[in-house]
Amino acid sequence: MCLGRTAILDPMTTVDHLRQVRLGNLRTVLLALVDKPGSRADLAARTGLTKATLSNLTEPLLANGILIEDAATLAGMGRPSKPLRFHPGGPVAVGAEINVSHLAVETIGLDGETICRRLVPTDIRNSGLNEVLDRLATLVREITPPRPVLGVGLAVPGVVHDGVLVRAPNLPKLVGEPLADGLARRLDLDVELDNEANLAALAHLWPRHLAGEDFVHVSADVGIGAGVVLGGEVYRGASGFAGELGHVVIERNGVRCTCGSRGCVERYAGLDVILKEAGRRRLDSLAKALGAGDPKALRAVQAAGEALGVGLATLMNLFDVPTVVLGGSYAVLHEHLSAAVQSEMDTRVLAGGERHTRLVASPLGEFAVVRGAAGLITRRAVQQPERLFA
Amino acid sequence: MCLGRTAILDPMTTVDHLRQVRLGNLRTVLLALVDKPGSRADLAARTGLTKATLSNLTEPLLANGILIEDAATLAGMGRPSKPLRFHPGGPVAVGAEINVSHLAVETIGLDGETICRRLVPTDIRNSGLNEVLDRLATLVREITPPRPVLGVGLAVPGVVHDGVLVRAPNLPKLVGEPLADGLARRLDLDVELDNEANLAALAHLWPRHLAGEDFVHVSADVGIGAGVVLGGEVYRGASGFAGELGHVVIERNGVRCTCGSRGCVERYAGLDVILKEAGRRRLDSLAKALGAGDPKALRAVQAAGEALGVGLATLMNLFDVPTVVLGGSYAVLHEHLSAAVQSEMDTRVLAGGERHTRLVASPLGEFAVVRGAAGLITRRAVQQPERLFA
DNA sequence: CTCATTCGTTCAATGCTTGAACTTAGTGCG
DNA sequence: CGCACTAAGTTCAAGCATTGAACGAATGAG
Repeated sequence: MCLGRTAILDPMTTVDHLRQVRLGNLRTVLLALVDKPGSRADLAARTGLTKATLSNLTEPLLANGILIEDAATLAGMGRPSKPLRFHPGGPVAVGAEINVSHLAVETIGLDGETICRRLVPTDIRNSGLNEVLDRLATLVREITPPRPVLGVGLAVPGVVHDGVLVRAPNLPKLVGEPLADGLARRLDLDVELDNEANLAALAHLWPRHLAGEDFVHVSADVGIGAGVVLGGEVYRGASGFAGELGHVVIERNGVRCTCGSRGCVERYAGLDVILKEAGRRRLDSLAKALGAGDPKALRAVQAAGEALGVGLATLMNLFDVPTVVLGGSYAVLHEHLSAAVQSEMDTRVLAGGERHTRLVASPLGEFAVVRGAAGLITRRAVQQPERLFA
Repeated sequence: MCLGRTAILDPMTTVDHLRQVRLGNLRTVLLALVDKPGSRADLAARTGLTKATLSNLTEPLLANGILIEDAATLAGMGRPSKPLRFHPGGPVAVGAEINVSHLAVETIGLDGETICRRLVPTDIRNSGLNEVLDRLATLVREITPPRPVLGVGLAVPGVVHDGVLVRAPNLPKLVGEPLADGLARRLDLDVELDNEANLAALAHLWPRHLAGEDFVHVSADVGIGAGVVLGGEVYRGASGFAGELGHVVIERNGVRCTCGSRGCVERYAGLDVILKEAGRRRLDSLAKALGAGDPKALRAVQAAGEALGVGLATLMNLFDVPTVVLGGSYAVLHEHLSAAVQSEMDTRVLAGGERHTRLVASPLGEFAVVRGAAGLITRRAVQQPERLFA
């Protein structure tokens, strides 16, 4: 048992600190602009900075083609204001996703608007590393506009730590492989690897915050993944294993799981389990059956909802976040799933004070993950504005 | 579903920021001093600040009686250094604990050294608010030395949110009562209320960090509480309900729990359950039986360890912290408990990369909670050094 | 044309750390 | 005893991003 020393914060010189002040204010201004465009005077009012500072801060952003000054707007009395917004020819970010059954890509601008997107259904389980990366690189090239590129966010269905895929039950071939480096070399761009559940959660947080505060985003493909957002940041844990809701135990002597444990939520509420119980092969077929009132399908979804609710209740009793967002396949099924989930949560989540737990469905659809992947890049650019001047 | 706006950071004036720089450096210096005493030159080397800044920063701390300059030490060549350390007559912090079966108090200095402590076994379940607070206030007065008092940390066995006890299954009479205010008025001191599990965890983090990084501290009395430490801070969640390990479900159709759920860890690994299964009434009797190899006691502890291990595995799969600290009664039992806990964790915690999970026993004993309560106050004083000049 | 109004720019003042130069207070050696 | 050497602690001008007030610019109302 090591008696470690209390961590000592790095001190900084005053000059460094003043630079940090500037970068922090730059971030504040960019955040305000992500929210919506505005003139210098408007931004000054919204950020609490002075007009003088705003002129000063926006000058290099305009000079470097990050922002653009619109024509003066004639609105009432006084000198007309010239709104600033992100330059339509300014930098973009790329999101890419490698998944079991598809590849997807999307480009977005700093304002978060989608520029171009593609989703290609493919079973890549038999493809090798190079084939996958080649195809993905081609897709990225196809959708990348002739504008500066800030970088690529790459989503994979598995646990990522220190830029390496360390666990991926459904894509075992890719574990430990140089995914980010491989794509980076092909595209000559910075590539950041992350888990798809984390990125789907991020998509609900940036550039617009869906929930307003902490939340968990839950989605299901073969496995179940939860992205936990705490204090405006995706919580990843010490080794990237945080939020593995799929392996929360709900019956300690229950069904064996591939992970070695028993009674994992995944074995009761995973998409494959739901489909099998419902006697369907694909999600859209299941959705149709549910719409038609098929009892077998309804029973399967209800059973999954109950199991998921138990797991989520446990998660809520540990993380105490106020909101759960159902995403991915769960969002598609939420109409027939929510009641069971909510019911289990209501009986099992500890209550007290004015605590409330909301359950909502994601509005983002199948592009949530790639949007989050691209958002990872634009978000970093805004949070570290020095990157914009590289 | 509200589409909230992205949070905008408060900007600050440069002057404000320069003040923050000073306070931040003051914090850095105080943290270094909590680690161990040292001369200005030594502190400069350890903090990375210059000797000039150190002279400047320590001057008011010396003038205000926070620090004291020892006699020069003659160590080798050059001008002898004069070590600085916390003034032995300087400010103190008080920790107090209201629990089902005892009241406890402790005073510590800014260096974290215990000045005085008391633990009084009492069943307070039948006592009213005023009686409890009166007795506690008397105890605090008895152990408070004639030195400036920074404040009081008050620990209670229940969920605390916004300074109010919002849930306490074992002390229902005190829920919603003005505990902090009541004690504050009696002592004419600031009182900060918090959950005992959080404070026990804090005691392992401050002033000396037991684990060196993120960890969970688990303890059991009637209920089971976990204090989760993330990034050097106790994680409390949106409503103070974070870390309710006792109500993690391990058998969804298991034993009914007082919380309304079924199969909560608490129903299998709570201290009351262990004692009952072992046929004992008190912890020390159980410990003795275990030492003597009593099979019934051993079985009871092993069963509890298995249940706890399942719950902890779930926690680890959600929080991904590298270390679990067994505290309170579990620390007493750990010799006979750890194997079962570790075994369940080994099979159920997702592994990958170089992930490691450590299970250690707390060395702090029965004063962990009050030490944490007092530490809450000294920690705040160090983190917000402006409080020291009030 | 003049006044009112709002937008955007210019500029001196502010305050904390730095690093170099300096003072202080010891040791070691002839 | 005195002089060189070493390290601790102190003094002081320089540096930088924001501020707020004053100023210039651009329009509508009368």
